[in-house]
Amino acid sequence: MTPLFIDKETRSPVDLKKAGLGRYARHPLTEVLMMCWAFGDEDFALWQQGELLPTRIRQHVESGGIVVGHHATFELALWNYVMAARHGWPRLRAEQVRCTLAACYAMALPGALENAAHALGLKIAKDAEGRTIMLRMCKPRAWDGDKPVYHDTPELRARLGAYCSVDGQVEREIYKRVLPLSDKEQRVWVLDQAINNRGVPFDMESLDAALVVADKEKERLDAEMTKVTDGTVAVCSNVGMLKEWAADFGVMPDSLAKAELSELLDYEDLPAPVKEALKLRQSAGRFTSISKLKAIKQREIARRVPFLFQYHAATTGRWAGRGVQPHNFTRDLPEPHDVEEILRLIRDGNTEWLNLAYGEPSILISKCLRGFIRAAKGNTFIGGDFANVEGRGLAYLAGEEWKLDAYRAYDEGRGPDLYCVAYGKSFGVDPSTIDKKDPRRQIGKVQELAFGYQGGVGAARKMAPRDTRDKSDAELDGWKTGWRNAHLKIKGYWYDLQTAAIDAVLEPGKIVIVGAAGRRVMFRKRGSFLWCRLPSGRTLCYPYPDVRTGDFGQYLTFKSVPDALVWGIYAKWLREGKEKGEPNTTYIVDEPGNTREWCRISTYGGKLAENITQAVCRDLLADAMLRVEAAGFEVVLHVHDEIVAEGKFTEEDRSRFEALMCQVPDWAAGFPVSAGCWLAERYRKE
DNA sequence: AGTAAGAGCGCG
DNA sequence: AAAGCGCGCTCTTACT
Repeated sequence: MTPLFIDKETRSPVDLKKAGLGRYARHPLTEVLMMCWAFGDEDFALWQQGELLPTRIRQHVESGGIVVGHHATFELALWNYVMAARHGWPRLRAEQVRCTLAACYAMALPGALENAAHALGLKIAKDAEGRTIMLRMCKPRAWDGDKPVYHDTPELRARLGAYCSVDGQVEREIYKRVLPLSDKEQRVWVLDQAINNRGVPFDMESLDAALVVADKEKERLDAEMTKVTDGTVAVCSNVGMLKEWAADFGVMPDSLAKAELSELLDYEDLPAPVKEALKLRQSAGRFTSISKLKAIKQREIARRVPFLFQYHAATTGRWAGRGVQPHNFTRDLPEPHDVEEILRLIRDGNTEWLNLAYGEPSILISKCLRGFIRAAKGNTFIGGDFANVEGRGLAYLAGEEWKLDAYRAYDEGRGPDLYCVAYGKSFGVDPSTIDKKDPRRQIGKVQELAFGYQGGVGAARKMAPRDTRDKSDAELDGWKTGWRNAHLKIKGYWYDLQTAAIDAVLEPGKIVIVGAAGRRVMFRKRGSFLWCRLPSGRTLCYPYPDVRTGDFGQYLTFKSVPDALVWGIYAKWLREGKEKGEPNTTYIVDEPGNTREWCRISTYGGKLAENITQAVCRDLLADAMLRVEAAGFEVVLHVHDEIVAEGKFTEEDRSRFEALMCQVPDWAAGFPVSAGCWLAERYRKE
């Protein structure tokens, strides 16, 4: 079937970035100025505002024809909320839409149209002028009463039309080059669209009241901070300045994050002003939580916030949170009963009593953040999360059978928890002699968290600064060695993956297999991409792979090795073992952090193991989402290993939900899945 | 006033 | 046999 390619240009007084796609698409003043369109390889035509929708397009859409867009979530929203709702266009269904952004993400390519095109090797002329004109035309330059006034002339529209059509052509070229989503992933994407359109429900009464309290508290705390620091630090959020100021008193903490801050405050001999300032900082809480309240408010429509999830934004396939970012709400929250009471006091504006009974209001707001997510009136939430799914996933993929048995034993109530098991196995101690309070269990926890993906002493310290502070490097290295000796299959898995990836890159087309049937992954280089096929059938992608030598873990530091030499270096490495300049697989990626530049990065066994484990666990979640949705549960929220659905539920539904979550897909037979499920009005931690 | 970059911080 | 990895947003500072 011939696909229809479309790209729209729109304008609105709504700030898309701040108010989000939901508010943008639903605002009565949002307009679609034009849409370029083309069937298959035909030339692009331009539909302009005010014209009738061409009959060919209408018939195509009504008969379920395929429509392609880059960031098709935007195209769908504008099509349905503006053109279908107000201008008589036929409804566009997500099932018939294909998103090239989703496909780019699934190949680990950048999302922005132009960057994706560049990464795919398309020679496109950058229309910088067109973009500038678009940006000028898309928001009001002034207001005439309640009417927005835009930069708008026939000449500007013509220029915008040219810009629009170029984007359409680029989108089509991208479509031709990317691997389409599999039928299964397309279904996941369609479900993602439904979830994004439903939105996350919020308790707006409590939220509005909390905003008032928060603003007042912020003012008070900033004023006190200014006083304590003699004007050096004007606001509690200025961590850099606070650190600088504290240094004059000889207090030089690495970080003022939540845990470190409270630890620092435990020291008795802190200079009085520093202690006071740090307490203020602590009381100021996490300011992002107050910003979050504002972000929610700006995006909210009828007590719900839509479009908070981006499909496959992580290279492993995970979703990423957008806008309000529901993926990083603090989990350090009070008991449900206390949350209820705290929110009631906030709604009553009774900050004095709140302060007396529970503590600093700003801290409480931050801690209760999850509680602001509340099912709509008459509804409840069913939530469930997979228990330690990545730990299980790694053991499953690597074939660490004793550990899988330990998980099964624990799930059936006939075995100790896995932190105790890890310590026991590492040091030859019977795990059943280690109870919850035993410090050895804490060591087991650090081991489990830090060493699974080839981490060492550095990882242990980074992961658990509190537990490792008074330990020597040698001791931590002992923890590592003990853990590795207890997990020979996992250790072997790292090296198998590393060798497999290098082999696959050096011999394009060759299929290199790691792992036994069932948990098998396959590497293969085709064209400019290294693919890794997962047990679910989904593939991970590493663009422009290469085998190079140099320092690992750093960006843009790799010495490029001419292709002809790569074989020689690799052969020598195999022959002589470890030496300076070992080869690693490298690939090109959006640099993490702020710049997001397209640059080369190295990988290694542990990292590949992590990528694959995370990806497999993501597939388990996606499958579970499809299952619960098919069973009639409406999913409204998900967080990597956790699903929340909204509706009218009974205890029976809860068991049904739990059973659905724990159902293991055929491709993961033998994976010991366990899930804890809850029923509540407000979002909480299991 | 607006943009870019880096630090900081939260989650799984 | 050596390296934790995967995200996004806010705030501040520096620069234009």
